[in-house]
Amino acid sequence: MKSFPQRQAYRESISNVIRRDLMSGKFKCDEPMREQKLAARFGTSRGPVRDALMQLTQEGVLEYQPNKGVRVSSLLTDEERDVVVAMRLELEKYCIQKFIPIATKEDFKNISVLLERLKNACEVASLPEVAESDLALHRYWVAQASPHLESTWLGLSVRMIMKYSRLENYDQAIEEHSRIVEALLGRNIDKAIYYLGENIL
Amino acid sequence: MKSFPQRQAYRESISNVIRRDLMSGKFKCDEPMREQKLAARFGTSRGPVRDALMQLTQEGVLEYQPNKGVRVSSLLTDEERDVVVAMRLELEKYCIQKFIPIATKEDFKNISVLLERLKNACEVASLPEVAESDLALHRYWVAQASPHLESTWLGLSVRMIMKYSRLENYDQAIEEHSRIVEALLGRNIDKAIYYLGENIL
DNA sequence: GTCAAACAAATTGTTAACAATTTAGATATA
DNA sequence: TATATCTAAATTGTTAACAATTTGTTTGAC
Repeated sequence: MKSFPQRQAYRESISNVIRRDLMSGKFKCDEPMREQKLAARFGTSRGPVRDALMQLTQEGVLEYQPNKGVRVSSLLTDEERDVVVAMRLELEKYCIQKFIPIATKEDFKNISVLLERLKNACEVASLPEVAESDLALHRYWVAQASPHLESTWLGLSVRMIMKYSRLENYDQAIEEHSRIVEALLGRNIDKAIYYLGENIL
Repeated sequence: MKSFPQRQAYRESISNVIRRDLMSGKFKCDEPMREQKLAARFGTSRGPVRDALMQLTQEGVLEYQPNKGVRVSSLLTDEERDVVVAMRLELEKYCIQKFIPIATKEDFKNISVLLERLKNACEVASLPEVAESDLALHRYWVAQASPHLESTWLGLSVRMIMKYSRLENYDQAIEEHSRIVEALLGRNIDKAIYYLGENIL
């Protein structure tokens, strides 16, 4: 939740917007991302756009070819997705277990807010919003527990969601996350990890 | 092992050099990376340098702060390293298992060459060379089995090596990798995975 | 009509200049 | 001396122009 100066550091906000578009399937697979058009869309020059595209390339959601630019990365195979899921789960379990003992009242408040945001998005049934608030919730404890591994986690999570989003079953999403957060607020590590395992697959 | 046009696409080669420097401990922890100096060193303008720095930031070996540039990322905690090791192992096991059935004679030849390179580096006892050829060897089967996950793998591996490099025991490194490659050439998946598990920790 | 070569347009790669921000140092004041 | 404020230097952020590459189209020979 960092805030940036108004007229600078576009790269973060640009990559966030593009990432959301990608997660909600706004771009077709293998579709080339043109720097000029994106620059016009975001009202900047090509520089910051290139930064954002490179960042997303490193996350794995875009593919780069020298002198040909970047295009939407082809989706993971089912097997690859399984591996990614396992890695993300490994990482996020560690974060949960690390986070619960050190979590403050403030943290619990923030998490409750994020859960509310997710619920609202589910009720409106807006896929981009659901995907984003889902990630934001998980991201919170990852960032708190291990800022070093936050970007690693993000890359895995986004690609996992892009493959096939289980997010379409909104009621289930609310259920699952409510259970996780409940266990979290009760500082019950085992329970939280258990429900996390049910949610991430 | 892609080759790039002579006067373009500096970003890859620059980030490769900086990554090697980082792995061999050439920069102190928290030391700021100045764009100007790097540009001078590589004989380019700041643009490609910024690209390389951002790429390494996304890999997790550098840390970025808006308007303050990037600095060498503080090392992982022991616990975090354990998680990274587990994730890398999960990923690389999958790649080995996927790679062995589809490997060609050509692949075997390339792997043998890479193993030789590693052996030579070990004999010369040059840490940067050892680290690089170690990574190059592993990277080969990762790239062949799952190019989609190559950059994910690279980020994990580099950070794992940076934390504390077991590479100082050169004889052991030769032993371990010889066993892995031997199992690989014999298309023995179980054996290869077993020795891999002994190597990656 | 088909294929190949030459040309033109679109796109990416790089650079240098400028703007904004941060950092360090000098100066003044209590 | 210690502290605060102002100034200058260093550094990062952004932009537009130019270079190099790729891509699409036209032209011409057969």
